[in-house]
Amino acid sequence: MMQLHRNREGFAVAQNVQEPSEAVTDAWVCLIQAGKEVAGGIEAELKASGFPSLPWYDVLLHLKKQPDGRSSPREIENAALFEQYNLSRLLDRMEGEGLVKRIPFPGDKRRQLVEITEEGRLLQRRMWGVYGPAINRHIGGKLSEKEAEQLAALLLKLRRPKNDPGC
Amino acid sequence: MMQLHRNREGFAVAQNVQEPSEAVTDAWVCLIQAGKEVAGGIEAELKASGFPSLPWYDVLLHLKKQPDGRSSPREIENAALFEQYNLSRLLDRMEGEGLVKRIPFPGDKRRQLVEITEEGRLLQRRMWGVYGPAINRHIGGKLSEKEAEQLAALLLKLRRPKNDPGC
DNA sequence: GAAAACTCCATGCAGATGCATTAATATGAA
DNA sequence: TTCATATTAATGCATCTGCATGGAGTTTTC
Repeated sequence: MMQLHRNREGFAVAQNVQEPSEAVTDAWVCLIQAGKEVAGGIEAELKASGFPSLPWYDVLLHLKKQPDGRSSPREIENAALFEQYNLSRLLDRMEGEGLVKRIPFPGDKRRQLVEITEEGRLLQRRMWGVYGPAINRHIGGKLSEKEAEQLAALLLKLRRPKNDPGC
Repeated sequence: MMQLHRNREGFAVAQNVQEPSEAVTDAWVCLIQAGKEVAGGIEAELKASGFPSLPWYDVLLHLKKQPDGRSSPREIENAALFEQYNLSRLLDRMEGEGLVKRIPFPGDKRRQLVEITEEGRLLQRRMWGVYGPAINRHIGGKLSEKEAEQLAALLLKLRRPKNDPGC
């Protein structure tokens, strides 16, 4: 899938090897920096309220959204973009805090299921009380509704194609 | 700067405490996930080519852009959004590789200047040979020029107000 | 049905990060 | 001047991450 563009001199150039335009570079720099600033701000608010960090929330939310409150580690990795070894240890810590429980996977002893506990559900709700308003302040406060939609749509185009579409 | 919105029932609600709209939540989730995916992809290409990670490049580029190839640590922190202790140790490593040199700050023995070496300039150029095309592939290949501009403009609105404007 | 190949999860180790604190210097107030 | 305060950078320690590997279990192949 090699896209051809015309450079200033009008030569067709394989985009794979071409340097990025200024607009593309700006988009890249802003993507990274806006991400750092917004995420940093939101994480700081969570921490200031005594809550754990965003990855913990991501796991809790993913599990809570399952009808039975259960999910395989692999699903969580895909949903929240974790590395396998990273999630394994995160689940150790969360299990240690009583927020999730690892249970055997029926019919395959390699696999497992992760189940959210009542305590986990409670923490997710309490965190949302800080997290939701923080998101709103850091994004909703700076973009109109229409702009937020545009932004989400543009960012979606950047994302790796996946089996399960939707952000 | 507390913006008032009307919720479904029509009550005015302080946005600071209100939950985010779906568009805002989508923008937030996509911001984080697109950032992870794109940055992950680009970092992977750098690593596969045997180059150090992005923070190293950020330091080198910032220094290279200075007329004298020098900058104070504080300026680098602000430009690349590093934590102080983090940059301190990054500079240790980069100095150990001969890419930068710490030199005394004239007139203030607490401060210092960081200077890029010839080796550092060379590495920056070599990295750009991989980095530039990678950016182009991961962003330019997925957005039109106009979309890239829009995206950069929207992301800029999310950024923390700074003395020095511009991305 | 045995062996090879693969999948899933855990872990040892090195490297990086976050947090709190320290050391050194500079500035400002009494 | 002198002492309290502030600024700059470094560091000890705990935590977290990345990478490579390992062990248990499953599927495929012949």
